[in-house]
Parts: sequence; C-alpha cells; structure tokens
Amino acid sequence: MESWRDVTCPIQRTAMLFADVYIIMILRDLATGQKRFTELQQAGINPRILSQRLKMLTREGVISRTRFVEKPPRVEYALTPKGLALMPILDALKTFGEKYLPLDDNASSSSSS
Amino acid sequence: MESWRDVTCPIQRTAMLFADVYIIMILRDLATGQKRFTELQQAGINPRILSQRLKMLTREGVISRTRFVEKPPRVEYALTPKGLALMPILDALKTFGEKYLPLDDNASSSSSS
DNA sequence: CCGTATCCGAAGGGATACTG
DNA sequence: CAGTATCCCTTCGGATACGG
Repeated sequence: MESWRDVTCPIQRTAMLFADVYIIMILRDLATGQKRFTELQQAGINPRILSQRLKMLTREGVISRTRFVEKPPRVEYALTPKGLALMPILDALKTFGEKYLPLDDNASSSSSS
Repeated sequence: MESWRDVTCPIQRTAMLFADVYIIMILRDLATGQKRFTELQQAGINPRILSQRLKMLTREGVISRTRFVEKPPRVEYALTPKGLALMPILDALKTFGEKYLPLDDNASSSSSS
C-alpha cells in the first residue's frame, strides 16, 4: 500500500501510522507516565520490535526520548502533546473492549466441576 | 503473539482484533451505509484481502452479510450494533488525523506559483 | 542498561486468472 | 457480481547473541 501521505482520508492516514498492536501497547504503557526501555519490554515486546517502534514514534513526534547521562545510562520515553492527542483513540479501544470483548474467565480456573 | 483471548487488557484485546488498516477502511466505508463487495473494493483493497477481512469481521459479529437471491447475485455488508460500537474509535482516528496529520496539499497542485 | 545485528521461518499481500 | 486459487516476492517478527 502507498504511504499515508498519499492518502487524503484522515481516518486512514492515522490508521496507516498507528494501527499496530505494538504501537498501541507502547502508547498504553506511556499513558501512565514515562517509562524506560526495559519497562516497556515487560509488556511482552522483544527488543528489536520495541526499538523499531520507538524510533518510528519518535520520528512522528508522538513520544520524546530523554537520555540521562548516568552510570548506568538511563533513557526515558514519554508522550508528547501530540502523543497525548492519541489517548482518545486508546480510550475508545478500551471502552469497546470492556463492553464487547469480556474476559472468558476460564483462564486460571482449573478446579471447577 | 498470542491470541487476543489470552490477553486481559481491553485496549490490547481490541487492538489485536481491529488494529488493521484494511479493517478500518472497511468499517469507515460501511459507516455511511451498507455496501456491496465491489463498492468496498473501490477503496483500493484487492479481492483476496477484502474477502479475508469481511469473513473475519462477520465471524466477530461486527458486520452482517446479506445475500439477495437475484440475477446477478447481490450481497450487502452492513454494520451490526457491535460494529456501530466501533465508530467512536474511527471518530477518534479522524479527529487526530484532521488535527495532527494535515494534508500537504502538494499532491494535485501543479500550476500554483 | 539500552539497544543493534543476524539468522531464519512464517505470514502477509499484490497481481492475475478463474469459478459459482 | 462475488468471491477463490495460485504464484511469488516481501516483510515481519521471534530468538539469540553481542556492542556502547
């Protein structure tokens, strides 16, 4: 498919950039405050994918990368104002999921009769 | 990555199902009323992909498929109530796109000085 | 700690032709 | 009209090991 810049529909433009489950996971985790690389990995994203997505999100201006010159080195990722503007999308995903994708609660139960 | 059913976060569950640009394009087009297969193709989705996504969306209960026994055969796809519940997500995508992904307007202009 | 490099199999998707 | 089948190339991503 073409680049998002070649598309005029704002829905599709946004989707072409951010409709990716890894990106959404990262944004979700940053919604509660700045996070470090390792912390973001905990969500179950491998370092290669994570690095790649963080680069892209930084390039698009939705997250910031702050490098603290310490030992050991520390890097914090945080939402920018543009990134904050994506939060309504996550809210809508959440609302839908809670209502229409309820948990089956058959996960941890092994002793039910 | 695992199945969306193995995930508890409602944001991620929804994203794992619907964070796909083709799905979003289809939902966008159905938002304005029921559409036929060929009409949906006009958005620039090839028949293989379109068929695949329509099947999945039907299986998940967000669209309905109505077959009219005519000659030539006619099939109409439409949003279900569950599909309508996805509209806030598209609204949020649209709002973001309009504000933060403005058109570069260098596409069709060739005679501006 | 924060990534990057490499390997490699799996999946995705464009084009095209074809069938009920 | 509404899809399905096939081909084949590209991309993606999981795992792992390593470098600054």
